[in-house]
Amino acid sequence: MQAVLNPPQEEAVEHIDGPLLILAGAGSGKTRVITCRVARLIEKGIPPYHILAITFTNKAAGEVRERVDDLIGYGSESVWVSTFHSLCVRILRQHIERIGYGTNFTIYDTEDQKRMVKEVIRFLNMDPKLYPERRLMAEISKAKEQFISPHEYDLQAQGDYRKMQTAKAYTEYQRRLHNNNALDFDDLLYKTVQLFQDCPDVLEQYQERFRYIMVDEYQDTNEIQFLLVRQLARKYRNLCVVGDDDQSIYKFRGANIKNILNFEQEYPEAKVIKLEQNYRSTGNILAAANEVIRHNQGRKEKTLWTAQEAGDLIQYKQYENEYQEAEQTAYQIRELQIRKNRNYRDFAILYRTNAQSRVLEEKLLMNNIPYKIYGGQNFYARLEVKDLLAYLKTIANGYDDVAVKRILNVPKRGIGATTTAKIDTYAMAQEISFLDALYQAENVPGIGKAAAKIQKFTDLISDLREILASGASISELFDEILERTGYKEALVTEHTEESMNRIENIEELRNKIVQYEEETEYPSLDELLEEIALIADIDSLNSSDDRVALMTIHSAKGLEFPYVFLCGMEERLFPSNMAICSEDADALEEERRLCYVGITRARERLFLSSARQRMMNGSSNYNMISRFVQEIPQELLDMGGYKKAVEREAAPKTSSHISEIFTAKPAYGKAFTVTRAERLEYQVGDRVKHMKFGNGIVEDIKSGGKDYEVTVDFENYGIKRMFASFAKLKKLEN
DNA sequence: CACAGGTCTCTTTTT
DNA sequence: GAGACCTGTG
Repeated sequence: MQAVLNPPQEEAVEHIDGPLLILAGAGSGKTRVITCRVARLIEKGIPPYHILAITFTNKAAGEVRERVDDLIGYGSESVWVSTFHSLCVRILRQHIERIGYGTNFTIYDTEDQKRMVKEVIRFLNMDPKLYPERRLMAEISKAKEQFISPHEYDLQAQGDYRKMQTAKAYTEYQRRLHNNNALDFDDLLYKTVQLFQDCPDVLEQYQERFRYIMVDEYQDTNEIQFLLVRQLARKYRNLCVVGDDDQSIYKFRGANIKNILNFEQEYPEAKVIKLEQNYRSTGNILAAANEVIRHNQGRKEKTLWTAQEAGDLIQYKQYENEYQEAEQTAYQIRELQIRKNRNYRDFAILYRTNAQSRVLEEKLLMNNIPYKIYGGQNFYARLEVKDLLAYLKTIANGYDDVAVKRILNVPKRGIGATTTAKIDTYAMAQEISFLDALYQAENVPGIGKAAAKIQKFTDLISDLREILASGASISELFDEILERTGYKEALVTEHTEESMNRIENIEELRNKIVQYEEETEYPSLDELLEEIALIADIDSLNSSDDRVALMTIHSAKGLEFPYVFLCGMEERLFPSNMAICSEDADALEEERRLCYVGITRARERLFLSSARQRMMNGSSNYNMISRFVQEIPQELLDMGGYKKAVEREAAPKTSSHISEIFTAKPAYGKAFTVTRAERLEYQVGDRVKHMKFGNGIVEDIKSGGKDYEVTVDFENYGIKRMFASFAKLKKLEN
């Protein structure tokens, strides 16, 4: 990390009034400039209260927050640092009544959204073959991103039958959200912009409050975010945006690269500053990144440079298949970790698609390398977690039909689809919520014996609400839910590997609730649910945890690691087949930008690899080496790879199980949560079971720092040393 | 009503 | 390879 600001950084920090565009290349000290600028503003006498910094992820917000606090100390807490989404939630909780919602609205995630869209399709008798929910969801989302209301959408759709149908679905979907007092992710932005448009007095209040606004990752803002920022900055025009057009990788999500490219048109008086000195990567890594991105048209001309030395060459290897790629990646990490005495957290394995993580995970697991997979299935999206959250949501907001329907028959209460449909019809006719209809079940025609079962459910909800109202904490309420529904007990009885995993997740959820209660002065169920709704997996990336990080390149944006492995450098995978086939030339350029982002995550060493043969969607593919590899000049690459890899494979002792590795069946597709073993359930001499290596006898247990190192003699694999927290050995009763 | 087993489709990235 | 959907059986 640099000691003093360089001249352009200094210039950016010094700029106080009026619009400012900072074009910050990868690793050019962007966060530093943002935080120093906040400090400078305050030094110049601007009250912290008037400063707003917007980021994309909670993680980035947390980082900025932390550094601002360090830099400023007293008063820093009134600087508002937040993501777009949480900023909007805070505003809406205050004022959403002005546009006809209740302030205790719930937030729907993608899955809730999907359930709702599905219902809409059925309700409107649309053909799900012609209108798959995925497409409808994408259409609706796209409309909202562009601030197009259902009505407007309908007007634009005239003459196009397809679009007219979509308009109907959009209208009905939005009507239902409103009835449920729920907002989806897109609504958070949409409704805020709408609020500001409809209520100029509210807007003015925030314009006065946020006189100095900064937006990070501006290249990834979409239309509605652009509109929101424009509204807020319109009065004082003290808007500072930071971004890098070369790192724009969210076009598929509506990001409009023009927001940054046309900033000077929107704000003609804007000052533009380029940060081109990279403080992160070695010369060779940076040279490779520059060469790759140079192949793109239509970018703002700039070239990153570094004062660092060239460093090692970039390694490129082609492997026979993805299993070998994964195995060798794991092997190299282990070697580097030992020989260079590095921590596991210094390594990241990045890939284009989440599907690639499974094989990598399997090989890391077999080599006893601790890892964590970020992204993919979010913790809060797991079935059991969502079920329990649905109970909490039902208790918090009885209008949330999606939550109520989710849990009505979970665990099984013998209430099936037929009964649900009858209740639904009744609710619709009476214009009441689904939960209220359940409370009136005896009035529902043809309900028969189901009425008694339903009453048991409504009694349960009433009881739980009572418990909360009488002053129980959220964690106490949570325990009551587990107890009274028998949810946990059912899993305990099931006693399969899967059910045990679910129990662990439930316990983790409980921990998060307790943690929330401990660190919040006035905990409330509404607030807890809101925080959870806005959490992304990547936010939990925690550098004190010594593990290799696995994630998509998208998730890695904004992060850096000493050692980076970019796997799957193959045509049709990266760049993706879709991008290659696309009519739109920019699709390929976006892939290239993504590659640029991937390369520039590396500080010291970069490893590229591809597989000759790879299973994709169930069938075998032979893909060519990615064009992005070819775009890196040969002199930057160390291609000696493949042969050496094979030689090394044979040499070390750890290779005893390599032949087994190639024939191993893929691991069951789920993320592993690794918890530190407090005390072990086994001791020396016990028979234990390992997920992969099967049965064995514990030879030795050593307490190494915060973990135990266990030596086990396996019946089929011989002696292995592993960390207890990771190996998850199960004691066997003989 | 619950569940098991079959067939079908569609494949990217996620705040 | 996974998820959605359908169908038949208990």
